[in-house]
Amino acid sequence: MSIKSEATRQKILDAALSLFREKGFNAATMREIATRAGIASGLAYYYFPSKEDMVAAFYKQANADLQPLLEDVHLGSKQFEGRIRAIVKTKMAYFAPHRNFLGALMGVAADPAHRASPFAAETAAIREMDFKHFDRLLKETGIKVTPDLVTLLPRLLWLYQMGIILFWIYDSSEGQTKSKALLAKSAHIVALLVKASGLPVLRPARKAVVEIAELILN
Amino acid sequence: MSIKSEATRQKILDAALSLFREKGFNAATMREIATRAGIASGLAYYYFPSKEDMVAAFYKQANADLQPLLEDVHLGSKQFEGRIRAIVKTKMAYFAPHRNFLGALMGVAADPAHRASPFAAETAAIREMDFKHFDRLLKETGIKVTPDLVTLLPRLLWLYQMGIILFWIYDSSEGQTKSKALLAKSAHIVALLVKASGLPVLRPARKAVVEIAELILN
DNA sequence: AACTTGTATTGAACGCGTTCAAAATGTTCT
DNA sequence: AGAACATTTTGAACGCGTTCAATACAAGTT
Repeated sequence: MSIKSEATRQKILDAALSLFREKGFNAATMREIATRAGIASGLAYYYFPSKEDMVAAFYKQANADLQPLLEDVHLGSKQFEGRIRAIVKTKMAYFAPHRNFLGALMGVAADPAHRASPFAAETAAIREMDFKHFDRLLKETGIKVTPDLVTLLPRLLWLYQMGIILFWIYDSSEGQTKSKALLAKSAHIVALLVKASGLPVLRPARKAVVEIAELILN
Repeated sequence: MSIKSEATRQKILDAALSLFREKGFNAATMREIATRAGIASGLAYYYFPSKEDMVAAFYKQANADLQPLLEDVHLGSKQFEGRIRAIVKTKMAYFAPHRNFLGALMGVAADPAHRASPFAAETAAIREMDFKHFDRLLKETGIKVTPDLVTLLPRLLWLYQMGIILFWIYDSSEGQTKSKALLAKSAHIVALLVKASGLPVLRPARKAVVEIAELILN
């Protein structure tokens, strides 16, 4: 991995991502990517196991870039509702220049069997890092989480966030105002539910949810 | 569309489905399907626009087969919880011989952009037929549905049912006992929620849910 | 400078889903 | 029966993602 080698890798990734954005994942061919990167058709496979893995590389990069930004969010807002909104907003802001790319991708990436999917085994490490932010969110905003929800709740919040971002990717309203409205309304409800989750009255409901979740996950 | 033509179409579909089951959707090649069906490689495209559309044909067939079975379910059970469980059980029983096929497929079909997906535009007609069963379920078991939930609730129940079936497809427990447990537990909760949905106390919660749903669907 | 070893790059080749002009077979009308 | 037309079937060909033996290049060793 010389410095020149790293540059070649980056050239290929740049060419690939720009073509994905312009034509979509499927329409962008490996030969065209190679041509734009100025390399032979086979070389991309020296750096990336497959076309899909180029997308995985993008996620990895994005995840690394997002860490310091999310750190700032944690430091900046002290209330649950505000902070979870800020987390999602930060991600949207970061991905905004790539929104077309993500849209072009989604037709392919919604499939968990695809390496390019945020739900795929290949992206497990990134997902785990993400869970931690929701764990921290709960802890640092003083939410009382019952023991049975300790592992489950961060994952549910992650899922909630994925849903909002998925909607945002497809949101064609002017300036994605619908997404912002959805985020606001839903974050409020999520905050209410999370805060209420520890209430003794809700013990039976909580137990039922946990039971079902464990059935699904184990 | 002579009778012989119809037979050829069926030969191709049978060959395709059996190979999908044996090797999965991707590993089963069009050439192999053609060989097994005893036809030239190109002929499959005279009957099916694409490989994916063979799966759509399977759905269509299954949907047609299921209608009378579901009719019996409606006539046979009068309570909400029992009937929704019976609906899901009937579908599982019907698909049981094809469980491997569906599993082999899922890696591909979870993607809404795929024609083979139950969420795809190509399968909208089938989906609409399915919604009607949940509509009828609500009406005939005397559930009081508030006007704002009339269109939404059947779709939510359909989504619930899809989730259970998805879990069942991947369920590797002996005799899929876990799926049955999940169905029982979750159907009970769903029944409670559906019955409670009309309660005046829950008006604010209901309003919030409807508001969000409308934001998403429109 | 020549030799060895490891890394980076090439481009032809493979099997895939899909297309299509051509051929074979069926059907209809005179 | 034969001509005209429509339906069904063929198989070579295309462009795709991917593989891989061959080659070029870089770095260290003698």
